[in-house]
Amino acid sequence: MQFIIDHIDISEPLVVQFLTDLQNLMKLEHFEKNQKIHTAGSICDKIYFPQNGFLRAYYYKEDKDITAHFAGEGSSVAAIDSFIQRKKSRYNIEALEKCNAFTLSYQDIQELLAAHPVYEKYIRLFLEHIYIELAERIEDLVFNTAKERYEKLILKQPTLFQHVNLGHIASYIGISQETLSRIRAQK
Amino acid sequence: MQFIIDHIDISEPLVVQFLTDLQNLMKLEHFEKNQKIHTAGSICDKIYFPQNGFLRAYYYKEDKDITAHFAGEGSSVAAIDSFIQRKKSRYNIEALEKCNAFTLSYQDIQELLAAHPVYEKYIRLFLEHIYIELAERIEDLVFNTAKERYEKLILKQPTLFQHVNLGHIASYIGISQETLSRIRAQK
DNA sequence: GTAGTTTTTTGACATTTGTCAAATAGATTT
DNA sequence: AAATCTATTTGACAAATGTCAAAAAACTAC
Repeated sequence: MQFIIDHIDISEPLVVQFLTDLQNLMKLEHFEKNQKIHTAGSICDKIYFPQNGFLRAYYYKEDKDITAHFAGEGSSVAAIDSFIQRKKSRYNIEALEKCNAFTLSYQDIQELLAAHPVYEKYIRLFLEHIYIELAERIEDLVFNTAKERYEKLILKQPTLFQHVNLGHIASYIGISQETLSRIRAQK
Repeated sequence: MQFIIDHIDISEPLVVQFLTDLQNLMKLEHFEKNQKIHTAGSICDKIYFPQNGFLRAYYYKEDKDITAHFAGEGSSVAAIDSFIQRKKSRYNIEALEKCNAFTLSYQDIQELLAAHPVYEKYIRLFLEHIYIELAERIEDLVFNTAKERYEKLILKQPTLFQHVNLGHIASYIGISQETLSRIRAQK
């Protein structure tokens, strides 16, 4: 839950209550390496918070597997557009390795918010947080060359490289695996 | 306010009240063509909702002017990361033509939320809405070729092309003006 | 430890896009 | 209408990236 706490003033007593309530709604699930957690075409009903290991959201573009998002400890993943809009998802989610993740269901969040509307604020703050992450991602894609994107990713998520194939990283930063390989060779 | 209403169930009486309160906080401002509305380096204190005409958010990358976002009627613009995080903005905002826009200040929104925490939900819904727009933008950038991005933009915002220079559109879809010109010539 | 599988790298070449400079077209001002 | 300014297009070439095929390296399972 670190990522939520990070952006909220935990001196508010209400926050403590909110976090406790959230914890109680979370279930710990176990996933095997390469296990599919969510499949494109269905509605995404859960957010996943990895406790260890990495999860990956991806989709297919003309048979090519493109990574949209990685989530390790302290981060989260869901087919968020599907989760929010309750419509079919284009994303798949899979475990990149044997791991555990806390899950939080759409239903449970809605009921919690309905029961405690004062918690809306924390969901808003969470959304603000992930919105800004996305905005940074766009800047990165528009602004930077492939090489710069690669170097920024190393700085920002160094642990990623011990867990994730280079092919997935390449598609995440929007280039082919071969190009990534050549960028790496340059150093 | 169309964009807010679109995504909220207006049968809730509370929503009507919320919208009324928002309206009352909004101020109508007038801008001249090419007028700078917000300057990089300062904190963005307002969201702008054009009534007519187009506004543009942009930044500089190595002296090149890059458009991050267009806003016409029914849409909105702000240096949203700055607005949310209260830190200096890298974005500039300008009017692309003589126009009027409603503005909503950070201060006023905060006070409204503090006075009526039940409204948090609507801000959350608004954030969900703009989050999804951003996610679509990323997919577009990663997924599609320059030509496809151009064609999608025509479909999605046809009016844009009557108001905006091709140079701005080119930087928005992440290509040079010359490349855009060649794409257009192909048809 | 060997065989088999997957991942990563490399080579050769094609394609896309960018850059710079100049030409053209379109607007605006006088 | 001419002069001026701005926006757009075009040409020539350079740079970046993609594609396909094959080799090399790393990892797995027996």
